This record gives sequence, structure tokens and C-alpha cells, in this order.
Amino acid sequence: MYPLDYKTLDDNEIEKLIKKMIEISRNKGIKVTTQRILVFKELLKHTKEHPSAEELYERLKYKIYGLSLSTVYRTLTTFEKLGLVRRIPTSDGKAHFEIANKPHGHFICQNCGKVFDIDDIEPSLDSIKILLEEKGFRPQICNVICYGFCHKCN
Amino acid sequence: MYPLDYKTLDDNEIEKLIKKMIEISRNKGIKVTTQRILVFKELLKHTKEHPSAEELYERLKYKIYGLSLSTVYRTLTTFEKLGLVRRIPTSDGKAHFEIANKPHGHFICQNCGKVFDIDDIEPSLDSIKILLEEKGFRPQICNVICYGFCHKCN
DNA sequence: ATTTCTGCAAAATTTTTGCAAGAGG
DNA sequence: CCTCTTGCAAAAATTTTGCAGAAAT
Repeated sequence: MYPLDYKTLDDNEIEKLIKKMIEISRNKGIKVTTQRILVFKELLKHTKEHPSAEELYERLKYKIYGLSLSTVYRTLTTFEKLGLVRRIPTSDGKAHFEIANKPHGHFICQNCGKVFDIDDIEPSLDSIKILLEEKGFRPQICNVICYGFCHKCN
Repeated sequence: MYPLDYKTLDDNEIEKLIKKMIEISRNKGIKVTTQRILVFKELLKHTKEHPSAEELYERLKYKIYGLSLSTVYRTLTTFEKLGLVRRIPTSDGKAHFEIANKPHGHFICQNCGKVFDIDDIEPSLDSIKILLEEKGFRPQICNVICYGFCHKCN
């Protein structure tokens, strides 16, 4: 296991987080559907993979008969607004998505395109946020995206 | 002038940087065309505006008769490969571009969409790069993109 | 019962590409 | 001259939207 691999959640933790998602949705009048549960679960199960909407659709269309790509897009946007999912804009022309867990950075391999988490950068993120606040901005989300070569492609 | 405004280059500095671009292009066998000079100059003149390809095209089509959007895209990709221009992937679905000057971060207003530079974060960027190298990655470019509300929209 | 959500197809947006004509070194 | 670049139109790729039927509360 490489240092930047994201820790995998066990089934227990996944169930707990789904319950939390359901609670948050209900509180906001957002309906809980099979599609939403399974998109969320798929992101939870493969947090470190940062799939695109298309990738999520490809995996889930076998589990949800008749699932459409537009539903996946709408679901991800809904979760993003709820603060449950983060969108990662990248140079490859499509957005990638992840569960909105502890803030961290992303490293994208210029050769194989894989997205890795960069953990342990909270001190850096905090100092950037403080800098922004001092200058009159009100930062909400700070993304760090680095491009380069991963251990395999190096 | 707000603290994050990027310093404007005077005509003298712009001419010097264009000469440098021409030199770098010639060294790599890249031809120097009117289109390329004017796209580069436009970016130099409005470095802090981070225009999209479409915006650059809209501004330059009056200066270059018959200019096409695809040329702007190709030009920007060429400059990116030469290391002269940086692509900034954002959540708004289109790429923005800037002259590849001193590394800095970007702040995007969630309300008005404006892109601001965040200067003085080199220490943070350096520590992230060191962290990545320690973990076996070879980072080339590190982007910091923060979303939130600017002074006007706050 | 009411509101929200989904699937489908169609549209909108952004970016890329093939090719003949044109410009640069 | 030879090669690279441009413009045009067409295509590709990603994301959004309208609407009727289905599902959730």
C-alpha cells in the first residue's frame, strides 16, 4: 500500500455514513431514492478512486435497471449542494467526484491519469485560508491539485 | 487596489516577454504567427483576468480578421506545452488561462465567478511539493484553487 | 395527495479534429 | 520549397434541460 492511498471504509462505517446522508437529506426535504443511495455508496466504497460521472454510471447501470447518466449528474450536483460530495475539476476535461471527507489535496498523474489523495496538508490549507481571510475574502473550499508523475510512471 | 490584484505589466515588460516567447518558440521549431503573438500579448496585458479560450477569441476576433476559436484553443495548448501558459481547470465547466508566471493560487468567487490570484503562498506550495517527493511522486505543477466569496460579493 | 425525482431524448457547451489553403523559416 | 499553422465545418465529448410518468413522503 502506497502512502497516499486512501484508507478504505469497512461495511459498518459505510452503513453509518449512508444513514447520515439519509438524515441530512430528509432534513432538507431531499427525497431518498435508490439511485441516490447507490451513487453515494459507490463513492463511499471507492473513495480513493475519484470517479467521473460517466464512470459511476458505467458501474451502476448494472445495479439499477434503466439508470440514466443524467440522473448521475443530477445526483452528484444535489450531493454537492448538500456538502456531501466534492467536485474535483481537472485538466482532463471532465469533473471527478469524491465524498466530502477530511480536506486533502489531489495528485493527478500526467501519464496514467490516476487521481491520488494527498493527505496531511491541512496546515498548508489552513495557512492559505487565513491569508485569504486577512485579505477580505471568505473562502469556503480550498482545492490543491498537483500534476506530475506517480510512483509507477516515474 | 485590492491586495490580490495582480501587478500590471508595462508596455516595456510586455515587449520583452514577447521577445522571450519568440525565442523559446524558434528554439523548439514552433512558428511565430500573428495569432500566437496576439494571444500571448492579450494574456500578458490582462494577466489577472484569467480569460477562457472563448473570451480571448471574443477580444481578438476584431484585431485578427477571420480568427477562429479553434486557433485560439490550439495556440493555448501549444503555449501550455512550451510552459509559457497555464491552464486553470475550474468548476464552471471551462478552462481558464494565464501566463505561467510566479506560482500562485487562485480564488474563484462562487457568486460573480471572477478569478483572483492568491500570491505569497510559495511556502505552502513548497511544503506540499516536498511532501509529495517524500512519498515517491514527482510533482511538476501544483494548483491551489479556492472557492468562496470575494470582497464585493461577501 | 403533493412534491420531488427519474429516464429519455434532445439541446447546450466546451473542446478537438480533418482537410485544403495560406503563411513562416 | 518544405513544413507548420490556420480557418472552416463537422464531430466529439461533457453536461444540462424539458417533459411525462414514477416514486417518495
